[in-house]
Amino acid sequence: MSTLKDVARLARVDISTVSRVLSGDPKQVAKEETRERIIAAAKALEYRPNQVARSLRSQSTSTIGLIAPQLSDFAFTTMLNGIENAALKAGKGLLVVGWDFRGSNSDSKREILLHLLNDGIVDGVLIAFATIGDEFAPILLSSKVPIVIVNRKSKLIGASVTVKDGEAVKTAVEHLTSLGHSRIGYIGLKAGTTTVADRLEGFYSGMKTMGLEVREEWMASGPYPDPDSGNTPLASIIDSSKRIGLPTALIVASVRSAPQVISEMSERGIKVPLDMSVIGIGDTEFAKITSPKLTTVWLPFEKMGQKSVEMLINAVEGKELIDFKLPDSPRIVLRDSTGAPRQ
Amino acid sequence: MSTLKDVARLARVDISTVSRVLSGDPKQVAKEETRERIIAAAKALEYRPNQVARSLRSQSTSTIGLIAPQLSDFAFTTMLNGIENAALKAGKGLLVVGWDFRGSNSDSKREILLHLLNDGIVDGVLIAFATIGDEFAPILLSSKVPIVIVNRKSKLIGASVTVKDGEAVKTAVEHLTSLGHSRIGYIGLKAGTTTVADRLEGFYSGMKTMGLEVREEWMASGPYPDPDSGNTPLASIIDSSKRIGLPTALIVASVRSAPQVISEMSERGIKVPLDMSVIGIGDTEFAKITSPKLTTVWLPFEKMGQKSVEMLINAVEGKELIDFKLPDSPRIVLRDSTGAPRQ
DNA sequence: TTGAAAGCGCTAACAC
DNA sequence: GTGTTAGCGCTTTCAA
Repeated sequence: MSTLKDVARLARVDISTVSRVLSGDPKQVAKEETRERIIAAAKALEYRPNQVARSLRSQSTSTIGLIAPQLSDFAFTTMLNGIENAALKAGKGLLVVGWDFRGSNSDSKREILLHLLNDGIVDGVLIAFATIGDEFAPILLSSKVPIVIVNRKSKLIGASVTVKDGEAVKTAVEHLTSLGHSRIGYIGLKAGTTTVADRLEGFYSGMKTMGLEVREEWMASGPYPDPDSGNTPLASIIDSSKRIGLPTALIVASVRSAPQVISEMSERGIKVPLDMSVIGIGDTEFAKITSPKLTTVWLPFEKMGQKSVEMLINAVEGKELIDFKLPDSPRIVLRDSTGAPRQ
Repeated sequence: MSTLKDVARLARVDISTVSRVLSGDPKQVAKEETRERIIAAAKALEYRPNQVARSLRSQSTSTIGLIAPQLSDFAFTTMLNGIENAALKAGKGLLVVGWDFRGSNSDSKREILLHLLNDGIVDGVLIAFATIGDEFAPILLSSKVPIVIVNRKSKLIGASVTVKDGEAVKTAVEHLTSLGHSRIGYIGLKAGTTTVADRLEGFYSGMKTMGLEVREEWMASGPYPDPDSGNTPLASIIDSSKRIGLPTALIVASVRSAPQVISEMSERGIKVPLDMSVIGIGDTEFAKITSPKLTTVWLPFEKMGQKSVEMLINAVEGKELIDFKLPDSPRIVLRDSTGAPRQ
């Protein structure tokens, strides 16, 4: 590969002049003739600036880091789209780090985090969907680069992008109520994130608004580590509902669990939606491949991805960061897993 | 952040000594006392080597690039696991570039590819599952860094990792035959890759071995751009089979399409597997969330991902590259979408 | 308008 | 053993 030096030699100018012409230089400070000579030389030599040298000199990499659950976790694809698009549009590379790895331990995570945050390889870091334990708090706090958290708030990092999680669950309650349901259950998640809390809170508040009674027996928490492991949230609901009977509808707060809930129901001979309606919070591509197809509450996940990248880039450029909640209202995506309750 | 210089000052030695002690230096050429002073100083200053400076100096980034279809394509998650794991184990970062983007055009792809291959940001590039058109051939050929293609062979790049695609389809044919099927159809893909060709070839050869007749009417090609768009592969098979009747079993060569095929069948009132058995080539996580759950032919996708990373790293270190086919034999993962044909 | 020179932070050949 | 020095490829003052 040719370098600035080669171009300079061929164009018979100093490398600084080449640099000015080829990069910086918004004001085009260079004689037209020189410019042309330099550009011709660069073309002839197929010159391409070395990004690493540039990064070292300018102390910025034009790359952002993304910490995500195992990349292969197919539960958050929509948001990833938004991140990819926004990064591409901004001309930033994406250095992706899988988090909840099979076989990854606390020490290796520590090391990866320190490396990503402090060793100059990225200009900023996005933490998306991955749950990072308190043990890593000091590392996050002493980060050299700015951090934006996606899909939940954090007291540590005053920079986050979230969506109207609570309202989404309320919307689900309303939808089910309008179909005639009053016996509504809830499968949540165990993680201690604001998102999980907001959704649960939305459930209580939605039920209250609709004048419905919340029954502990109809509530359980995921995740579904293994649907074959026996003790699933659905199993626990069935178990504890023996006296009062089953709910006629279930809100599944984690979209990742919803297909598994449906699948487990079909194994148990529970017909969806005839015996029980199921609605997932958050819309994803794979809601279309379950059977019956999953009714969901859409949330602006793609926008959340985009916005998080934009915020991070702003932060890199020195702007103050804030917690931001996207104003987009949740809405029902009607498919086949919800219907009127059986008489 | 502190630099070598800071550490050197604090330890009252030259920066080169610090560098030797903290990095290089397998032989530990340093007085024990000096070592300790340096290490103490580094700890006190929380010194971390700047990766960018290191990269510039050593002309290697310890990062590999990954070109993949839209990251959010949930069809190749297993292999991604293998890639992530292997990269992590080797201490390499993963710079991920989404390829078949909504809204990405030929020019921007060109630019991204040139950047990734030539600007020193990665030591090598993995092209996984993404179909890269011939127009980009010159760019690939003039790459500064080595390239490994995953999941297909390419005349351009003499370095690939593939699996026993043909044999997988043969295995599927055998499985269906053993269940009593003789009317077997095939849904393939249109892409002109060796993988697509190998699978098709495996179908012909498997059918021949079993003494079964291949009927054109029972064959079609995906992909499923949109299951709602009307003209799906399944529709075309149903259409052209009017005279001779439908097959009793369908091999779906693209695992991405299989859930959609099943879903379309249920919409059309075709019961799986009673009316028609369905088997997918390649096993994935979401085979478990379709209903009925999808029977598949397992292929070593995770291993393919690992192997590709290992090969790439070898190439970076100067080893000669080859086309490599993983020796692992395909095997049936029995779930609920295949069964004996209706009498 | 252009060139000279310094330096981003690090490594490694060479000298002492 | 340890320091000196050069330089990876680039950008950006400062001088001319």
